[in-house]
Formats: sequence, C-alpha cells, structure tokens
Amino acid sequence: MARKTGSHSDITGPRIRDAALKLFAQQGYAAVSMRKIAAEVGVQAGALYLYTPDKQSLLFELMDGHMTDLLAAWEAEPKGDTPIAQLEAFTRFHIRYHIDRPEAVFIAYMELRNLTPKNFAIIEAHRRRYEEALENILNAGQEEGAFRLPDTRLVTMAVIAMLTGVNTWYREGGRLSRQRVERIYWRLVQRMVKG
Amino acid sequence: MARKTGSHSDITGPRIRDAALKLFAQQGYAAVSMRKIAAEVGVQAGALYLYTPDKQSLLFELMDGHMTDLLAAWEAEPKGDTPIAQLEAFTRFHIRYHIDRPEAVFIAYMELRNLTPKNFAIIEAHRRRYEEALENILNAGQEEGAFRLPDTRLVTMAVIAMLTGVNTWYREGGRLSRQRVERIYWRLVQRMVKG
DNA sequence: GTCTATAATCAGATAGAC
DNA sequence: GTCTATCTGATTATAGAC
Repeated sequence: MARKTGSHSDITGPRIRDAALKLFAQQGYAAVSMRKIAAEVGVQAGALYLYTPDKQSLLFELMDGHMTDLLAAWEAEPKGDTPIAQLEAFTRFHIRYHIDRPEAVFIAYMELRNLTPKNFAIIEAHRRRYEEALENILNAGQEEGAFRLPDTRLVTMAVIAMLTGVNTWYREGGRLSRQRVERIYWRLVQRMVKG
Repeated sequence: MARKTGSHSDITGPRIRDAALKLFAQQGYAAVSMRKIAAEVGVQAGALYLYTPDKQSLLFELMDGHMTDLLAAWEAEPKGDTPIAQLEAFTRFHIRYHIDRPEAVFIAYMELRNLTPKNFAIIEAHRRRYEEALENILNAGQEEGAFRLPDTRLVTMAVIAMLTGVNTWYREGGRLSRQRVERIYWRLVQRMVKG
C-alpha cells in the first residue's frame, strides 16, 4: 500500500492541499515549511512546486476555496420565506458548516495577516458577503417588525462571533450532540432579536 | 533624544516587551525574528538575550502577564451583589478591558499553539479561571430564578465569544462610542439570560 | 550594556538527473 | 512525476571585544 516513488499521476495535488490544511491549522502558516508539507505527503520538497507556484498560493487557495464553498453552500441552503425562518436557517447552517470544517475555519481567520495585500482583499470581500447575508435577514426582520434590534450591524457581528465560537469548544462525541447545540444556540439567537 | 549606543540602564527590558507585543500581534510569533524585535527596539539581536533567555519566554511572559492582569482587574472591579448586577459588571468590564488591549488579547489566543506544553497549561488554567467567573454568576442567577438558561456552560461560552468579538471590528473614533457599544451588548446579554 | 562575529540549522525556490 | 543537489539568505543563540 505504501508507495514511495514512481507513483504515477496519483492524486498528489489534493494530498498536498490536505497536508497543508492540516499543518497550517496545527502550527500556523509561518511555522510550517515546505519541507514539512512534503514530508506529510511523502514526497520531497522540490516536488511540491509541480503543483503550486509557491507557499503563498497554497495558503490563498485553501482560504479562497473555503470561503467560496461556504458562500455556495449557503446559497444552496433551503431557507424559509420569513425573516425568522431565514434566521433559523442561517443559525443552524453556520454552526453545522463550521463544526464540520474546524481546520479550514481556523485558518480562514487566523492566517489573514499572512496573505499578500491582493489576496487579503479577495478573502475580505468573501467574508463581507457572508456577513451581509445575515445582515440582510436582520434588516428585513427589523423593517417588518419581526425583530427589535438595538443596532443591526452590531447584532450581525455579535451573532456571527457567538456562533463561530462554538468551534473553540465543540468536540465530536462530547457532552452535547450537534442537534442539541444547534437548538440551544437558536434559542439564544431568538432571544437576541426579539424585543 | 536618539541614543544609539552606550545608553546605560535605560528601560530596555520593557521596551523589548512592548516591541514584541506589537510585532507578535501584527505578524504572528513564528513570523517575527529576534532581529526584527531588536530592530524595533533599536539594538542588535544579541542584546535581547540580556533580558530574556529565549524567544519562547518572551511570548509566555506577554501572555501570562496579560492573563494575570485580566484576572486581577476583574477581582478589583466593583460588582453588585445580585447576579444581574454582576452580569452587567462582567459584560461592561470585559468589553472595556479587551477594547483597550487589542494586541495582548489577540496574542493571548492566536499564539496558544506556539507555547510549549508546560507554558500552555499555565495559560489555559488562567483562561479557565476567567470563564469560571462568568459561569459562577450565571449559575447563581439560574438557581435563584433571575435567569432562565438553556445550558449554563454554553451560555458562558456564547457570551464570552460574543463579547470578545467586539475586538474584531471596534475602532477608536468609529461610528459608535465605547459607552454605546457597552450598552448595546449589555442589552443583548440581558435578552440571552432572561426567559 | 551593547556590539560584532560566528556556529549550526533551516528557509523558499530552482536545475537537472532519472 | 519525483528525487537529489544546490543557491541564497535568514534563523536562534552564544562568545568575546569594547
């Protein structure tokens, strides 16, 4: 099963991305060398450059891919037609999606400062679009009287911070099931938006 | 005013810590070399080792100092005698204290993975103690019927994540004053704990 | 107390053999 | 497609001059 050399096309590209994801999340971009990534994959450092032009591109592609997938998944998510139904959909979606990808989530906001300015701007635009998805729901609910919010922008940031925070403590097989976590946070969000 | 050499005892120690704080927050521990810190202070790299045994100690002392100060400041904070008054005190204190020290706060949880295991355990114990301060307030309020919480531990984590999140967007001189931010978040926390 | 010089190691990235 | 070898420069930390 273990192949050392001469392994033809295989799937080295994706395996490099997987290794980088894992190592960047564990040790941080700056602390991970191309040699460490190569060792994790089982190739020599030079071979990585067949698949990525440089280390920065590796980081950017991970973050850009994550944000693109996140936005696409939210677009594809079934959401009700009332603000309250949409808010519930967002709350549950956000927790579920983030819990399932702790490494990508961690990197996506821990490694922002290691992006080149150009790459940073792209990731920031993605993030901003995602925040606006929630902000639009809150604005709609506020206008039709379903929500009573002290400040829409602040509640947007408060909710996202609160929900993303689940990733800092949630462990698979822990005290609470994912379903239970979703329900409890949805109750908290409901309380936050209702006068 | 600019002294290059022969500057006697001066206050080089604290200046090294200040420079490290600033650079670690901006670029991350792994990306900052001892030479960069030395350049920021205005000395040569070798001179740093008169004040710190190594780079790891520099990081640990910053984080340990921050957490110790945070806990001491909370102890010294005037807090009412009811759970609701204590919760308001905690909410306002947390926002205020964290807003004032964005760099230390950032480092304190971005650089956890760069601590040696022994140092990590010490910082984790501090953090845990701080979380328990809030958890104890919530438990007391729950028991005496002032709060109706779906899960005390979760609400603890939710509130802390939400409040710490202020640091990601708050800018001095921005749209909202500190007082206003404090009040809005206190309203949100109130809603979260009241049935 | 600071500087310069140095040791030993490691970094990102490329060239050419196979 | 991967390896080995290599270039160039940076890394932490120490030794010894001043």
